[in-house]
Formats: sequence, structure tokens, C-alpha cells
Amino acid sequence: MIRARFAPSPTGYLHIGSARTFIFNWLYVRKYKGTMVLRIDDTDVDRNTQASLDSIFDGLNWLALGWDEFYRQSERLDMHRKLALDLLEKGMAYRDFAPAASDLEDRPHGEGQWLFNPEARALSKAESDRRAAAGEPFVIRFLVPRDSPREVAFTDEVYGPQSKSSADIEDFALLRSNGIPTYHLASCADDIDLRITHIIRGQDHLSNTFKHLLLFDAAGAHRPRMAHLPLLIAPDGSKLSKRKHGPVVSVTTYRDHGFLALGYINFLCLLGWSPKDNREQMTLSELTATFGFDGVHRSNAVVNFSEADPIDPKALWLNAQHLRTVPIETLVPLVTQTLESSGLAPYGDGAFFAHVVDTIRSRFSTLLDFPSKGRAYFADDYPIEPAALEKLNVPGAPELLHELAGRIAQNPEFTEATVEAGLRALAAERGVKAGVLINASRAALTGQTVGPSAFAVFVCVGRERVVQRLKRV
RNA sequence: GGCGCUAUCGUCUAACGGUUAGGACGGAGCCCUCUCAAGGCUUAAAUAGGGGUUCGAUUCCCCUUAGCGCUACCA
Repeated sequence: MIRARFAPSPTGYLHIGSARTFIFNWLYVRKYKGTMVLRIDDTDVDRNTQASLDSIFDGLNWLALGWDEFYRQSERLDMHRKLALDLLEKGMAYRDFAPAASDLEDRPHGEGQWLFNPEARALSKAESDRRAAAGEPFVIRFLVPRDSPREVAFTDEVYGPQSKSSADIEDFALLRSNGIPTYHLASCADDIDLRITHIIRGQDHLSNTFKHLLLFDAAGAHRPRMAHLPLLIAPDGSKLSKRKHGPVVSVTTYRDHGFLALGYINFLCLLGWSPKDNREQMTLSELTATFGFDGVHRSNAVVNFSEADPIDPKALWLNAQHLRTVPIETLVPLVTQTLESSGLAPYGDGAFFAHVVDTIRSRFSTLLDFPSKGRAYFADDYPIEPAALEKLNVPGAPELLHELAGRIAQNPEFTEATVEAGLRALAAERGVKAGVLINASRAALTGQTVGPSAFAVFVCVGRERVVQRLKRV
């Protein structure tokens, strides 16, 4: 039974790379009918914020993939501490009474010096106990085997065989002097306790894995399988960061730009993973069925955004593909919601509205296009574009449109076919090219020169409004 | 500095030693057409550099270069 976890820390909003990590975990778990654990890694009390936590849920809820179990590390600190204390007791960890390096420059960079503090390691148990009892602050460090260095090795599901000499691993901290566990301790203790079988996370943790393996071994626990994912980076090759790149890296940016969750998920999956058969647009079940570590890359992928456009063009294209292919009943509520947040509302009954959405979606890319480009279908106060005005200002056009309005009002039938027949007949009678009248109609009905077939537009605008709009030209 | 990871069109990627190095986005052009999309067709665009191994390297090995990660009492 597979158990995987997504473990964000609430120290910034949910960013695009984290979202992809979550998605890959989810896909893998669903594929093998396992359990998805969401765990909030909130051990850094100074940097945790409620806003970050909200942002994580905001993003995750929008993705709507869900999870099976939920935990917060801050509620499990005693269990983490117990592991550190056990290791101390067994002599696999030691107290370091040296004060924390306050800034980067203070950190030892000399030959071999960065690995550990020899004095602290050499401290006798009695002396260590005495100083601790006297109330002197200390940090508990893992005692990395150093006298007889050994190779710490594992096979990463993505990066293959990995190995590092324990001589190159520093005595990392387990428990801070304030009693709060570090990330390494909390993460491993929880992974053990939650019986995590697969750790799927960013490649930035690849080097940390050696430390974690040492911890798993020391605790006498089973090592989970490891799968590291290539990082998502900015066009200039730098790491995605809030400070440097702003909200473009936030998941909610895509939501707020009118993306379908599926479009976004699909796009993210194609960053660092490939189904290898040239498929691009895929449904969630196709992704679930196809996903595997063998298709995951080892090199970082660039999210192609710019200051002018925060959205990767390929993401936009993919979203457009999904926008025109998702089941219409899935799309209708989303469009309704989008219209409502723009102060608009569906026009006509459910079936009519669905027909309109279905007709106009084929040239839209995001949900935001419905209230903007599609405004004329849901409101009477739509703007008339200059190009549309030109179509209306063709000599004789207004009279023809008025006449057309009259005939449509007279005709009991109102379908694409009847409208087309009527319009073409009128054009023929007056010796005008049908195209002129068609284009003028679209301009009058939508204020735009672009859009669906004009006859489809007539039907989507609806008879009443068609007559109104043609007459007021 | 140490350790680790990575390197194919501008971007996402395919090619598990033998291909005219393929697809997609974006760009350019054409077709279709009542407009605009969509769709179809065409086109420009890549194996970081240098050594090996091999009959033959994008592919395997080494070096260089570049990028990234870890090297915190951050995660």
C-alpha cells in the first residue's frame, strides 16, 4: 500500500513548483490506489504565517485534487523530540553548546571545518549532562559516523543510484536550543510515524536525502523509496522566488487569470515529465494512468513567463484546448461563477445558456474571456469597437439592418437556418453582398468584428435582443 | 571552498549506439472562410566545447565550461 505525502511549509504562498510536487504525488498515489497525506511542515515558528497557510489551501482547493489524511507538524513535536532524545541516549547524537552562527560569514568555511564542531563531539557524556543540567542552552546534532566513513547509498526513482561518503556529511542539527525540532528531524520522524512509503519531492532535497537516510537507519526504520523531481526555474535560470519574481510564481495567479484547474495541472505535468508519445493535452485520468518516474526528467524546467506576461504561452494554449473540450456541464458552473464575479449573469434558461457557452468557448482561452470578450452575450452595455463601427457605417447598412430586424420580428421561426435564409434573401433583393450584411450584423449584435459564425451569433443573442440591437443602429 | 545534480530548437520535450535529430508552444507564410479563432499544410530554429570508446555517437566514459542544489539552531 503506497503512502505519499505533500509537505509544504507555510512560509510563503503555494508556488508553482510546490503545486507540481503535489500533483505528481497525487498522480502516483491515485495510480496505485494509495493514500495521499497532506502534512503542514510548520516547525519554523518564526517564519510561519497564517497568510501562507491560507494561500496553500487556496491553491490546493482550486486544484481540487484532494487528499486523504491531514497533519500538522506543530501538533507532533513531542514525538519528534522523543526521537532526538532516543538518539542522544543511544549515543547516536550529541549536544553542541556552541552558539548558533548569527550570520553567514560566521559559518566555518575552512578545510573540513564546516562538517562538525570537534570540541562538542569530544565532550564526555558526564560533562555534557552536567552542562545541560546547569541550564546551558544546546542544540542536539546527529553524530555522523566519521572514524570509519562509510558510503551512504540509495537508488533514486528518478536520478538513479546515488552515493555519498559519510565523511562529506555534516553533523546536522536535530533539535534547536529552543526545543523545536529542525526540518530534518521532524520530517523523518513524521515520515516514519506516518509510514510514508514514497517520498516524492523537489531535487533541492537530493543532497539532504543522505542525512535523512542516516536518520531512518538510526531510528531502525524502513527507508522509504525516494523520487526527486527536477526544479522549476525562471527564464533567467534562477530559482523561482517570491521576492524576485512576485506573484507570477503563485498558483492563484493562474486561477485569477481564468485558468481551468485541469489546464493548469496538465501544463505543470508537462514540466519535467513527458508521456513520451507526443501527447500534450490529457485528462486527469489519462495523466493518472500514464504518470511514472521513468518519464520524469533530471534537468530543471523553465517556466516561461515575463514581466509583460506572467502566463507561460504554452499554458495558455493548453488551457484553451481544455476550455473547448471539457464537458459542457463541467464548464457551465465555472462560467456562471466567473460572470457573477464580474457583475454579470447567465442569460436565458439553462439549456440556452449552455448553448451560448458551447458556441463561444471555441475562440476563448480562459474563463475571463466570457465576461470580457463575451460580454455582449450577457449584457446590453457592451462596447462597440472602432472596427465594428466601420462595418456599421457602410452606406445603406443601418437601413438594411432595420429591415432585417423587422423581418426577424415577423418570422415565427428563429433558427440559424431561417435567419440565414432571411438575411441572404434580403441581400439578394437589395443587390448587396451577403458578406456586408453578415459582418454588419455581427458588429451590431456584439460590437465586435470577430466571433462565431454570424448566424450562430443571432441565435446566441436571442431573438428579442437581436431585434432591439439591430433597430438601434 | 567542499559535496551533489544537470546540459537537444527561444521555451516544453522525443529519439533507451545507426533517424533527413521527431512533436508541441511561440514566430513566419499559405489554405479554408461571413469575421476571428479553430483546423489543415509549409517554413525558420537545437545535440555547450574538447578529448576518448566504437565500424558508427545526441546517446557510453573523461576533462572543460555553464547552470542549479546542499553546505543554517530555513525548509
